[in-house]
Parts: sequence; structure tokens; C-alpha cells
Amino acid sequence: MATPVYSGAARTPQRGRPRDASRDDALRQAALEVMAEVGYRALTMDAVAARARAGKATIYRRWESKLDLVIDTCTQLAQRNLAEPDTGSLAGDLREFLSAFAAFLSGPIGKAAQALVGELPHEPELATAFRDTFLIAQRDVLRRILDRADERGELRANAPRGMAVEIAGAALIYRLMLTGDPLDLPFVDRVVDQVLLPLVAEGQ
Amino acid sequence: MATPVYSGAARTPQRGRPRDASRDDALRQAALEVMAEVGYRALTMDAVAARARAGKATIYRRWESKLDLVIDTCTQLAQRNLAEPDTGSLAGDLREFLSAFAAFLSGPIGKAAQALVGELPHEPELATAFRDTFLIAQRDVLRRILDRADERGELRANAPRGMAVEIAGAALIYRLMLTGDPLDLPFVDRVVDQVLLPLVAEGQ
Amino acid sequence: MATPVYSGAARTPQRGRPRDASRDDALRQAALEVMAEVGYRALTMDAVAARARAGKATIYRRWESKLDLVIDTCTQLAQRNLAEPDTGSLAGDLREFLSAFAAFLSGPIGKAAQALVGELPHEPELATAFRDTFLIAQRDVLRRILDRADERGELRANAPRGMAVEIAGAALIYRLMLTGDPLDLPFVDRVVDQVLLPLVAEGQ
Amino acid sequence: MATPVYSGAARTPQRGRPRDASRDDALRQAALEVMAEVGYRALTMDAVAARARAGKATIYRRWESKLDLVIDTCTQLAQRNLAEPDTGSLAGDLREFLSAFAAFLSGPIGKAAQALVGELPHEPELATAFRDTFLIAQRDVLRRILDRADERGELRANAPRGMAVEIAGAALIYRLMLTGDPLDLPFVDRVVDQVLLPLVAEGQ
DNA sequence: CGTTAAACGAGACGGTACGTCGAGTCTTTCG
DNA sequence: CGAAAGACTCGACGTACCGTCTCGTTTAACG
Repeated sequence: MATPVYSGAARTPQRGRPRDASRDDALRQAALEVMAEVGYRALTMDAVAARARAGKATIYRRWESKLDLVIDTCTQLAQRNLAEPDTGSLAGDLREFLSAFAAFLSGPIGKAAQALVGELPHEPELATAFRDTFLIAQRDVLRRILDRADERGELRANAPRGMAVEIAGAALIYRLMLTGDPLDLPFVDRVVDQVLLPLVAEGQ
Repeated sequence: MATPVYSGAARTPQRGRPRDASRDDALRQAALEVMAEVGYRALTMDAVAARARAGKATIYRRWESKLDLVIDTCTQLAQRNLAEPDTGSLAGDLREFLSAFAAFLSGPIGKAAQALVGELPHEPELATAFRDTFLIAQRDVLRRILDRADERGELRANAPRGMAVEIAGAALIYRLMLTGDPLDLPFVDRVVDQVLLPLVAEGQ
Repeated sequence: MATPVYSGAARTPQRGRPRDASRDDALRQAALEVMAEVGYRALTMDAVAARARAGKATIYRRWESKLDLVIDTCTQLAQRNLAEPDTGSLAGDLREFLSAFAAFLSGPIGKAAQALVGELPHEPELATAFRDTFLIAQRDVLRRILDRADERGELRANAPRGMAVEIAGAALIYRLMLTGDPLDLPFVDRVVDQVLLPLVAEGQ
Repeated sequence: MATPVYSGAARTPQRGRPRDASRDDALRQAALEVMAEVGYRALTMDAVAARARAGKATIYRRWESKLDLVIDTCTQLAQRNLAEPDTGSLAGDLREFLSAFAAFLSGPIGKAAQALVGELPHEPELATAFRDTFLIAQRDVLRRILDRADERGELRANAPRGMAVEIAGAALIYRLMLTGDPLDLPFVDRVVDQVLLPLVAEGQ
């Protein structure tokens, strides 16, 4: 799940015609376009296949379901868009990362991600995959930002890093998915200044 | 939307057989049971009708769609489960309200709510309805808790109440819907002690 | 099979919306048109449904399969086109009936019937249905023609009526389905004069 | 069509690996087995290829279609099973040939042949091929039987030989394909004695 | 004897139709 | 008239074959 299933990891000689790897991208691209146009719910496999000029079997050969296709398409994009900042200060790093993340979530991927979240309770495998890619990647960046701040002596002793990481993600996701309020720079600044820095930084 | 549509506000003398109001609850109950068993996605109108021994038309006469039925079922329950605490202290009120809210979300309603969240980006009316009931109700309670604390002199001057309300909800929802970590008492305590009280309470 | 399956013979009071009988004919008509245009093999249920502006489920509710639909359509027509002649003489009756039957088979129904014949070996139920309607109807007419001739004293004693009936049908079907030679009047005359009358008529 | 298409009659020098002629028989054998098991309709090229452990391309290199493969398989068998009798008498020759033909048709080839007949109306090329092999071969044998009887003076003057040939084939095929009654010896005897001999033999 | 071109098994590819299922609507009968 | 039952249209589902197209490998005949 979550990535195209190639038929067996270490296939001995490779029998038959090999999968055309360029179809993977064409199909992901088609999925992204359709999803941007009509949303996750109204996305149909027929539409994706038609847009990519592919047969439906070609999709089902690589992904088990619509969900599997969509989450793979999203995580693929997420990994390319979560650059790790290094401005030299905790406040700078947080601001830069969170605003980049907010911008990323405000685009079409944000809507797709939200749709996926709706499926998590009924699809444990999807939930695992989602957490192992989408969430972990973002949390690890935050964790490393805090580690570097600690090395520079910017953190309080016993600063609750886990809580800081959690609150940072929660604040953004909550706005995105629940309240619908804008994920803009002023909001990011307020989260950093009012909540995160007081929580972990020395001398606040 | 969101509540049963009774056929015209000021129906003149009221001709024919009146709607059987007890069917509303029977249908909501059936919807809840089916959703608890198979989840939102796999819930079908036929299944709900069959379980309530009702015709599908009877459902559509009251709710416009599957989503409408589900959100009404959920908000109905939410309103009955969000009691407003008054322990006499800010910490006590927060702890009590958030732990009650966490317990509520940990049940079947939590899963249903999460499913609804997945639909919000593509259904503006649903989003409005969801925010006007689910969210507002919960935020208003928090806001009043803060107001009472202020009257007792427990709040700092210029305490960022809006941010506190937002972070409180975000922390719970994020765990529930994204990370899947447990919404237990220790977590609630940590949110209150490490994040909320430092954010707004006097003398921290 | 072979006729629209109405849901249970002696249904107690008849609950729910009844089948719309006019859809039967609309669907049969659509099937006939499509079959005339593209043949049996290329006839698809989608095409029939689209032409009748019906859902596929509506077809499958009445007939179990494409074959079932087609044979019902054909036998329906067969029963309306096998008029029984009564000219007063054996030769006249035979000539009239066989030429009418030949004309009937030369039309689109002939091709459809031939397609059905190809399915008989693998579908025992279909074979039974086909024989009980298509064949029996035609053979009964021939048998009655011979009976009336016997009453008029036109038949030889011990005339092999069964063989006569069989040869009459065989001669036409063989031309239609195997050789493809025309089923015209001269051929019918030769079958009657050279084969059938010598076989059964007195004084030949 | 109808026989394996070897790639061009006068191929200049013959380059590359030559066709493996043993695959022809293996594929025909596989086709026959599959057809015997599931019938013509349900026979798929994939199944034939799998049973013969061949690639589909190997089949399509030799036959243009499923139909082409099947008709070739059948005519191949037909040509080996239509021995020409010479008993010295018309009645004997007819009896021997028709009973051999009946036995042949009663086996699995009979079912396959019937399936092919169902395709004739929509496939003119197939019809031509079928008639030029299956039909002509059988009719020629009958014609030669009548010729030899004529040379022996057994035939009436002006005996309708064409009609006799047609009726002989028709009687058998009609039973086989339409009525499903058994093609046994008594039936053959009755056809010969009651219909064919009276039609053409001297002094009946 | 090495080159080379076609045949071979395998299986992916774009298509088309399948038969089923769910949605939302419509049409009966019964109370 | 309301409500239960269930037929209706529509459209997507995931599967199965079709006939074609690569692949990597094998096998003769040519040079």
C-alpha cells in the first residue's frame, strides 16, 4: 500500500513485459488534476484512467484502491515540499518551517490530505501509512529544529519538546481542517511567539 | 440542512396524516448504529432504512442526503454531551471540560466526526453547519470558562484567549484524528498544565 | 428463464411499487433493434439499456442474461407470426405455411434464432425453452395440417407423419443456417412436391 | 483463415527462427480440450494459451481470431473422419456414410460445430470457410455415392439428386442442433428407407 | 562459428463490457 | 396524506478478455 506495488521485491530474472514506470507518474499526475478539479469524493477511477489515457487495470495493478492511489500521490508531493530550514535561531527556524508547511497545506494537497484524514478511522493500514509518512516527516523536522536550538543553548532545561512538536502541528491542522480560518503568516507568528517559544525557550 | 426539514414552516391547517416525530429518533438511532458498525463510508441509506424498518422516502423527506442525516445525528448527540462545568477554578474547569470532551470524542461519535471532516473541503454548506454546531458549541463553553476565570481575577491582563481556545481544541482533535494517540487524562493534564495555564493564567 | 421473471407466482397482497410492464416491451423492442443493427454477438446490455433509456438493473431484474432476453424477444415474435393456414388441401396448407415460415426466418429473427442455436449445447435450460416454444409451435401447426388432411382422406395409410414434420422443418432450417441458400418460393414448392407429398399423400 | 497462416507463400530466403510446427497441434489440442470443458462461448484465448503453455502472440501469429482457431481445429478433425464408403449398393452406401457422420457429429465436434453455426450470420468469411470445408466435403461424398448408384442403374431418371443430398444433411443436422433427439442407427435407417430411397431410387 | 532475425513464454498495455451496488426519485398499496 | 415497499435512472465499481505491444530468451539458417 501507499506506494506502487511492484510484483515482488527481488524478482529473479524478470519475466514478461516490465511495468512501464512512466505510467506511475502519468497516473499520479492525472489523479492530482482530477482531485484538484472535483475533490476527493467525486474522484473516480474511470476519470483518472481516462485522463491518463490508461486502462483501469493499469491503475489497479499498481494501487489497491482509490485511497491508496491518492495517499501515494500526496506523500510523494509532501516529501518534495518539506525542506528543512536552518536560520541559526529557534524562532527563525520555526517561523520558516511552519510558514512553508502552512503554504503547502493551503494548496490542493491540503484538501486531499483532509479527505484522507476522514478515512483513517476505518482503514488501519491507511492510517499507519499516513502517519509513517505525512506525520513523521513533519515531526522529525520539528524535532531536529529543537535539537539544534538545544545545542545552541536556546532551550530551557526540561523543555517539553514532544508537546511543542504536537502543538505546532495541531495548531496548523486544526485551522486547515476544522475552522477553515486562513493559515497565514500572522497566525504562524502568533503561534510561535505566544505558544511555542514560551513553552520551550530559555528566559521567557 | 442539518436538522429535519419539516414541510413548510407555517403549514396552513395541516392536512392528512401528520409526520410521525418518533421516526426521527428511530432513524437517527439506526444511523448511529450502522455507522458504529461499518463506518461512515460504508453506511448506506438502504441499511439505515432497513434497520429502522422505514422506507427510504421517509428518510429523504426529513434529510436531504446521507451527509445531512449523519451530521444531524452527530450534532444532536454533541449538544447533549457538552455539559458546562463550574468547579470554581480555571484549572478545574479546563480539566473537567476537556476530559469530558475527550471521552466524548473517543467514542463512536469521534469516528463519525472525523469522517465528516473529510467531507468539509468539498461541501461548503456542510462545513458551515459543522462549524456552527460542533465547533461553536465547544468554543463557547471554553470562552465562558475563561470569562469566569477573568471575573475571579485568575487571568493575566491581555491573555490571548482566542489562541487558548484554539489550542485547546486543536490539541485534542489532532490526537484524535491525526496521530491516533490516546486522549486520556494524563494528556489532558499536560495540555492544561504545560500549555493552557501558562498561556493565560496570572503568575505563571 | 425465457419470459420475464415476475417475483414469485402467488405473491400475497403485492407490496411495493409494481414492475412497470411497459418497460418489458420497451426493452424487447430495444433488444430487437440493436440486434438487427449489430447482430447477436455484438449486442451489449449497455446498448440495450441506453436505447430503452433504462438502467441495466431493470434488465437484469427481468431477464437473467443477454441470451434470456434475446430468446424471449424472439419467441414473443414467433408466436405472433406463425398463423395456421386452412386452404382445404394438404398441398395448399403446406405451401402456405412453409412459405410464411420461410419468410419469417429470412428476416432479422432468423439471424437471432441462429445465434441462439449456437448456444444450445452449453445451456440446457435455454435448449429446453427454445424447443418448447420455437420448435413445438411450428411442429404442432404442421401436425394439425396433416391431421386435417387425414380427415379429408388425403393421407396414405401408415404415412410417417413424424418424419414428414421433421423433414419439413429440417429442410428450411438447414438452408437458413447452414448452406445460406435462399428460402424462396421455388424451393418451398420443390420440398412440398418432391419430398413431402410423396412421403405422406395418397396415390403418389 | 481457417488454416494456420504461414507467413507468406514464397518467402524469399527464410530468415530468423522458423515456426515450430509442433505448436500448431499443441494449440489445436488445447483448444479442443478447453472447448470440450467449457464450450465455445466461454473459451478464452488466455485459457488456450495457458493450457498449451504458450504465449497469446503465438496463437495470433497462426490464427486471426478465436473463431479462426476453432474452425480450423474442427475442420482438421472433420477431414480425418469422413471416410467414403463403397458397399456396392446405394442403400448400403447411404446407411454407412450417414451413420458414420452421425457418430462423428454426436461427439464433442458436434457441439463445437453447432457453436460455429451460431456465428455464421455475422461473419461472412467464416461462413464461406465453413461451407467450403465442412459442408462441401460431406456433400461431395453423398454426390459421389449417388453417381456410383447411377452408374449401376439404381437411380430413377431425373432423380432430384441435389434435393436428396440436401435432405440427407438437413435431417441429421436438424436433429443434432435443433431437436436434440438422438442421431442413432434406427433414425438413419428411417431417413434412408422412408425418404432418400423413395426420392431417388428406381422402382420405389 | 559467430551473427542475426524471427519465434517463443510471459505479462503489461489501452479498451470495452460485464454484472452489482448505491444514490436519490417515483409509484404503488395500505392505514 | 403518510409511510413501507420496492421499481426506477443513473453512474461508478472492480474484474475479465480482447488483441497488441514489449521484454528477455531460444533457435535455426546465413554468412
